[in-house]
Amino acid sequence: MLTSEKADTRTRLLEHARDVYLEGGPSHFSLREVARRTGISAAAVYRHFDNKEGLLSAVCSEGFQIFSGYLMRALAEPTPIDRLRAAGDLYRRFAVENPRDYRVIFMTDADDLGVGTSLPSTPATSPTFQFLVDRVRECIEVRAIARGDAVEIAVNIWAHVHGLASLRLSGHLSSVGDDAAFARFFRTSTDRLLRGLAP
Amino acid sequence: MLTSEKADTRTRLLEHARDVYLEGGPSHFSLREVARRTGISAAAVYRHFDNKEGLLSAVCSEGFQIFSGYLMRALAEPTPIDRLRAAGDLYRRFAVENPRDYRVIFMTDADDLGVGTSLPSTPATSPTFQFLVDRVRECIEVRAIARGDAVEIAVNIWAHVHGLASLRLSGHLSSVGDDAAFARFFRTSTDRLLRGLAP
DNA sequence: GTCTATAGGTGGATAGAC
DNA sequence: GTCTATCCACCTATAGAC
Repeated sequence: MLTSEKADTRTRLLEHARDVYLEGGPSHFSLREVARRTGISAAAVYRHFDNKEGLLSAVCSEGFQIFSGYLMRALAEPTPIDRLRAAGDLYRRFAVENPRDYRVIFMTDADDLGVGTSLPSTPATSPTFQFLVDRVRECIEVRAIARGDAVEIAVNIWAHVHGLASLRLSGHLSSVGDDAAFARFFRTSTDRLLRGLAP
Repeated sequence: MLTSEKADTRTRLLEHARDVYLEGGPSHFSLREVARRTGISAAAVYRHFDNKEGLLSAVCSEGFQIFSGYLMRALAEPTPIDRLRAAGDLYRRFAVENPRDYRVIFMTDADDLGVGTSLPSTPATSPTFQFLVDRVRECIEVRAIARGDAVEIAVNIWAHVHGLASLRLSGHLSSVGDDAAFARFFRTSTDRLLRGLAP
């Protein structure tokens, strides 16, 4: 019910806009290109969105939804520490499998993302980040990791996995090897951090 | 001897180009703006550089020099683990005190940085990264951290501090507080990782 | 809702005079 | 070396006809 089968112009506009955005990033995003692909004139876009920013912010929300979808799958695991580990792994998978979405969400200025728009604010205050905090909290409760400020530890973990993911996407970790090798390295790396977080 | 006192046009061009680049990033970098600030016509720029890319790549090398300057100061510390810790702290300081340089070096696509230019390739293969590897290696030698592949551990540490720095610069860690608070958080965070790396 | 036409702006790069 | 003049491409946004 979220999207109807027969796509109206607004929906198609949104789809192509997402393509354009994810292909070239914020700087190469243009109304004209979106209009071209959608098959309407650039002027017609203004019947559906206020301006460039309006269309842009609508696009950004989408990647965030996809990201949430990845993380939530961690709940399938049986124990708190398994769920935390799975969340880390799914974070990596989202980054590798949706590199452009990842860039949009995490590698763009928080300011550029949504200035007064309807965006889910910054990741740090989103329900998705709260999800990570919850995973940390339950790990603390069962003594899987040392007592401490769950939010601070969550930020700590987030920064670590983001560092790995963003360096990878920037091409700075090409020396690690292919995606499978990166997956192994990612696991080793996060395990080292978890070791530091252990009681 | 590296730069003469009386700046020739090429040098002034380079200085203003650096300003423009660091203010707006790669996407807002324009020859015309650089020429405007330097006080010459846009066309004249082509007497000094082949094209936009030529000027751009010349600019990028500079920030890297500054970065190296920061890290090297870690050598003043007495022990390997102190030097490693200091390197981490100086990494943070470089990022906070030269945010735009940091973005250029570490938050830009490796491809966009220098395609066939005279750039020091990617950070991962640079002498500066080798510096970190050396710090790790000497820590392993004195058993300050557990035995292991020094390069892999160095990448691990790099990703961690980069994650913290880049999230900070993107505005995603504003909840942490001011720069002093971030410095404390940074230290706590890296100490946790070092704990995980301990023998 | 969509179009064409248009206004007014950015930019990169070149030609040719001086 | 530097200039002006120019060309061409791209863009956002609006006005008004249909």
